[in-house]
Amino acid sequence: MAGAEGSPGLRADAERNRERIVAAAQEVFAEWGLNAALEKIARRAGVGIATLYRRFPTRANLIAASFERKMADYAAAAEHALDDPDPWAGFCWLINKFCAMQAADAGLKDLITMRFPAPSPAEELRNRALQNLEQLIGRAQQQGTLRADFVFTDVPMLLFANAGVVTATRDSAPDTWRRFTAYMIDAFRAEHARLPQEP
Amino acid sequence: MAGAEGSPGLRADAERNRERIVAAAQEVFAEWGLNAALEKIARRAGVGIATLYRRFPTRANLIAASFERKMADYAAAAEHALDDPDPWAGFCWLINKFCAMQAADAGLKDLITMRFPAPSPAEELRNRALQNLEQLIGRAQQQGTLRADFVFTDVPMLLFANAGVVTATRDSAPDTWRRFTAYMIDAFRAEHARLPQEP
DNA sequence: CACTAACCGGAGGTAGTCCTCCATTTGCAT
DNA sequence: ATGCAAATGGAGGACTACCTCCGGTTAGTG
Repeated sequence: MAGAEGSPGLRADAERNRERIVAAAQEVFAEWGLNAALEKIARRAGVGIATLYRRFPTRANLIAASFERKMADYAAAAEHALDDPDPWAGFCWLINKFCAMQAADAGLKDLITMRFPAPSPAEELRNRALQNLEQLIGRAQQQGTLRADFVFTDVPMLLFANAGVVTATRDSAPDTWRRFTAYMIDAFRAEHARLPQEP
Repeated sequence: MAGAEGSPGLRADAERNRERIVAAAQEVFAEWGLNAALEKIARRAGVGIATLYRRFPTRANLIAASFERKMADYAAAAEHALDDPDPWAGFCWLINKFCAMQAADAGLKDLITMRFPAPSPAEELRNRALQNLEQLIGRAQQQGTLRADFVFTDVPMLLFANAGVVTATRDSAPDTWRRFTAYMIDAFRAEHARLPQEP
């Protein structure tokens, strides 16, 4: 695994600064969300704002670079869940894991709604995670524990919803997301399927 | 019902402008959310920005004034739900109604997270709606249809979540909130209670 | 050591928003 | 009709954030 190697052919000082920017971005995005001021990131990294812009011309570039690690965590979680011999248990664990990660990182919470303009390693990792998730869903449905009318896009839906809970309760009751995901998992059980709920 | 009478002792032109500001605010807040630029509202109302500030010194004042109507709708919905002879049916209807209102108005969606600094008619209406909701919950639980571990604060939690869904899907799939609320109602049925879901 | 291409950082222009000051206009009571 | 308190609106100061230009600095090679 040729891990983090930044960009090639960068001068030593440039490469050093690049890393400091990414590290600062991880912290700032986690605390303030993806709309954080870029100047704040530059300041925390101890570089000028121009340096940041030179290395990452757009905000999306910087986001993609600084969430590579977290995306890898996503992918790893999906793989781990797939390894569970009980698909339903794996599914529940994964849902919880995803929501927990969102709750812990304001940037990740925003990230779910984002489209990457250019292909990036982060993008690729996300797709891998999603493929594994899709498999897991299929297995759990075949097992008969996950309701048959559950569809893949219910997962982003859940994450959107969880992001709303996390944002709104962060200050007053930061554990609310746990109760919320428990409800959702209850709703996803096969025996409860009654979805067509038109009033 | 002495309906909308604005403020007392306002000169005729002032009262007219006040109404135009509130009308403009309703439109702009619904479209842009509660963080909309106040200058945009003043412009749409055809008044100077100073006029807006004189009448509504704080953003919250303006918000309270312009959502009075919508709050009344909230309260009316809660009363209507309470009239249903079947508490569970009333509960489901109300949940759906609340979420639908959120989906239709970006301002209302933000409003749920807000605290009013000063007592206002909007505040009073909200409290009335909440009291009715509380009664409804009690009845549905007594009936045995709403799970016993449902608590009052699950309603704001649901609304936070729904707000997240609405925000994220507004452009791509604006009906997603329907599917989401249907799931939540499934989760709220008494026979599904399994909440303690710690991993 | 010296030279150059790469790199740096901050000053500063643009833009959006908030909020206030004040010279001018207008409703309305007399 | 007239006078004045009430009301008006826009100019402008204070922020904040975005992004670029450019004079000065530094890494690394010969």
